[in-house]
Amino acid sequence: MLFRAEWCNRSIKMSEGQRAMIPEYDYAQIEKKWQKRWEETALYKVNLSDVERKLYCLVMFLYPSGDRLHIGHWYNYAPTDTWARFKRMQGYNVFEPMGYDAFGLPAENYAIKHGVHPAMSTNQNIENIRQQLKVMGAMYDWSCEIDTSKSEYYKWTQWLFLQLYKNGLAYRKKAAVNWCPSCQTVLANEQVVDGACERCETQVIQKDLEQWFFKITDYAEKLLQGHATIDWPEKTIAMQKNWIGKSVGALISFKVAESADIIDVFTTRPDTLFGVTYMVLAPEHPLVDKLTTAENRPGVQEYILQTRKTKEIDRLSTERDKTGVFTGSYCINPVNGEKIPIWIADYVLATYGTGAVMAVPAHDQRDFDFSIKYTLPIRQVIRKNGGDDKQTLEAAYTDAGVMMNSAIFDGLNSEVGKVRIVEWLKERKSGQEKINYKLRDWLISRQRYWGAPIPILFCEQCGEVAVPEEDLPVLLPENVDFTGRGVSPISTAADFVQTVCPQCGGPARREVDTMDTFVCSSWYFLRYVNPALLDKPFDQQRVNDWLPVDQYVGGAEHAVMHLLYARFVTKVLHDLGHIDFDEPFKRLIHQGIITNAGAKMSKSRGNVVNPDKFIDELGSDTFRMYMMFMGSYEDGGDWSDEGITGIHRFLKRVWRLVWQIHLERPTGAESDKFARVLYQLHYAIKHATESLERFHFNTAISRLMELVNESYLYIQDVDAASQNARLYSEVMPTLVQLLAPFCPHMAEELWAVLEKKYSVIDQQWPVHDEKMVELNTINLGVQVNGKIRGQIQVAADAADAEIIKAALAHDKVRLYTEGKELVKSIVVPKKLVVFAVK
RNA sequence: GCCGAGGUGGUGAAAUAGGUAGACGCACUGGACUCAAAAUCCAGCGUUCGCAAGAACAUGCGGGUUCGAUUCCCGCCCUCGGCACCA
Repeated sequence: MLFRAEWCNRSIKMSEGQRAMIPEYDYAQIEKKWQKRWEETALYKVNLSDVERKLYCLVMFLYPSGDRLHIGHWYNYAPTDTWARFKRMQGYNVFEPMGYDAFGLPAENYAIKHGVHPAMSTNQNIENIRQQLKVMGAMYDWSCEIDTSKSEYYKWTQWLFLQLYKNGLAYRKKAAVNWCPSCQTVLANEQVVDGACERCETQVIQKDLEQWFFKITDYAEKLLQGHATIDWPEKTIAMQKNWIGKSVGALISFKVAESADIIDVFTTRPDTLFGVTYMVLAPEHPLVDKLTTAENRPGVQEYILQTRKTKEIDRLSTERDKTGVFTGSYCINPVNGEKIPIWIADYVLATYGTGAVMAVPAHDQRDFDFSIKYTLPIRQVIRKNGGDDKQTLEAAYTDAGVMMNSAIFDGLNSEVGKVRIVEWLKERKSGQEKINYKLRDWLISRQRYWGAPIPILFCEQCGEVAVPEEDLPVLLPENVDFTGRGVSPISTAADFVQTVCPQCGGPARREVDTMDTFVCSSWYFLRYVNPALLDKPFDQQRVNDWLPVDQYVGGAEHAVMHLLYARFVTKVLHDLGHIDFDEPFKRLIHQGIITNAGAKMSKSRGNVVNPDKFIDELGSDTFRMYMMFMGSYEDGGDWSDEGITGIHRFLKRVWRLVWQIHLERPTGAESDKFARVLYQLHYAIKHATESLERFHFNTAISRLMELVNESYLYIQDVDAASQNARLYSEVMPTLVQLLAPFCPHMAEELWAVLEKKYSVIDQQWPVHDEKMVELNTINLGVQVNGKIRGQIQVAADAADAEIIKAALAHDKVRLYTEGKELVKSIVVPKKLVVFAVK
């Protein structure tokens, strides 16, 4: 403590002349200079044929809806680039590409409004964005850039469509689909959020349309199983699981009374079959019309009309009262021959299971509510283990238990009963096991212009015909009318629509819808490793060498869209023999969201933080580093104008430190105080490395700050003549290397200041010496009955008995232990000594 | 309602996950340098009581396990994401 007080009176020991020689930290000039040099020397060009120690680090590519990078882009890209740089310094051949998901609505809407062709505005945006990305200083290999709106790319998106089509995984059907009245197009289920369009928040309506689907449901099970093989955030996997919505149960057939018709129902509770007291069909169920008796017809028709209306207005509210109406018909419970009424109700979904449900009011809350409302019978068939069977139910009992009122199955555990009843039904051909999924097929048609045309045509003779692969790409016509009126704009390009059938040579017309842009992004990671390939979408060998992606980083909002689609497409290509792997992204991390004043940034709120301003005023090194320092990467955080000055200050502090030591080079051999610097150096290497590995950038930076702080104390405490020479030869170069992933421009400059060979990124990442982070003497806290009462200093290798003895000798500890019975004494290695007394 | 994540100083946040809570920043306070300011360097800084030594209280709230809990268990309260009548 004494010598600290001395320091207060000392400023940095330098002559005025030397001080004047430390140049200003001119970030603008430095950043520009090194960006130019990196480009000239092709420093970030990756040799893709070298696959030994390959590492594919990928960020979700860019959607160029505007011409500037926003803070979310920076937060995704800059820290990931830091991680990639770190890995490169660790000796990996890191491939870090960037590209553009360039098709999509904003460009088209812009065209409708301003009359600028989407290709023009998109190219312009990409042009600007590319410059900005270069300012960020990321080590993208620009020779591998891709643009999904270029025919060289979408030719292969169309190829992908054809592979799915040929294998029965792409099909067309008429269905009630989600329609966004504002975007004037259909949407996939995944793109509907709370009943509204994911993009523009307009309420989505249902429309019956003939549309293209990808059969993702065929892959439901594989998509679930693959989760076990990937290192992804738990919550993302949970979201996908939930979205796929697997449930195991049975399909049970009920004969319609006095008819040959059969109603199949899906249930997860075959054990409650004896408790069925009525049957419910969705209003859209195909048998509804047939089952409705003459006297019930007016009521049923009225009900169907009404549900259609409510569904569009208010289908969101789950707390809505359940409604329904009796059809007049009955069906027979296969297990006991009981005749039960058939109702229709809109709490039954037409699109899930069979669109019909066996109602067990005693053991399903929805059926319970419904039966109370319409005074339908409630029959308990499961009771709680050890429970009394004469209770009246006040709510449905939905747990497992013991079967009752179930004839020969009485007394069975309901879990066993599930299996037995299905066996019983199977023998009589009225039921079987069944697994259902909530997942629906992926609707990929879009009635918009700016997308990849679907490579299908309709021939008067042959019907639906796939465009032969050798005729790809089906080029997007350039001259179209952007009506924005719900018809596919390319239908206005007559010479596009009218074509010739490749099979019979007769007249045919082309499909005028384009593909969902999520199709473009479902395979782009395969294209990056061979972006210029002309005759194939990808080179099989190259792709198998480089994929799966080792580290993928992007927003959590894509959990059930892009991330599910990409997995699906990968699995399909795997099954078709195009690739060896069946998961695209081995390890995934989601960056958090940067808010401003506690709210999500948005133009409408007017709280958008503009990165450009900070890059002008403080430099991109400061900006990117602050993004990493502000909080934990996966949590994101709230923007602060004040916080960023702390990082800028730190960078200037590093700048002056390195320069000063460079100018007044230590040549001495002082070792006592230098030991602390060395300790801090190795401590920083160790912990920064561990933190970086896990994307914990904030704590990694903290360790570097500690090292800088310790170095400052040293050069002030020890006069220049005796300062240890290793400060210059070892500590400063290592510090610069540790900084290189975070602030690549400044590190490159300081590396040059230290007269080291270009480039710092090609240096081996420092490795700590474990001996250096072990202290000879350590401080232990001494706890008596859970409270810290003192500190002792002991040799690091002291025996427990010795430590306890020293601890008991401590004045304060004696105060609390003397005269009392010592019940327990524990030594927690390198941490503390614990006493329990009575 | 269900599934996830979280609640820590004035403030952004740490804590290798049972072991000395608050590392590292920001803000603030004091000192050095300066004619002065800025910049820079050094130091202090959870709350309450105390001149101090120290003591008590502190990780959303209430219980529990333990010598010891931000960390584990039980019950609540908030905040943020996701799902939403899925039989």
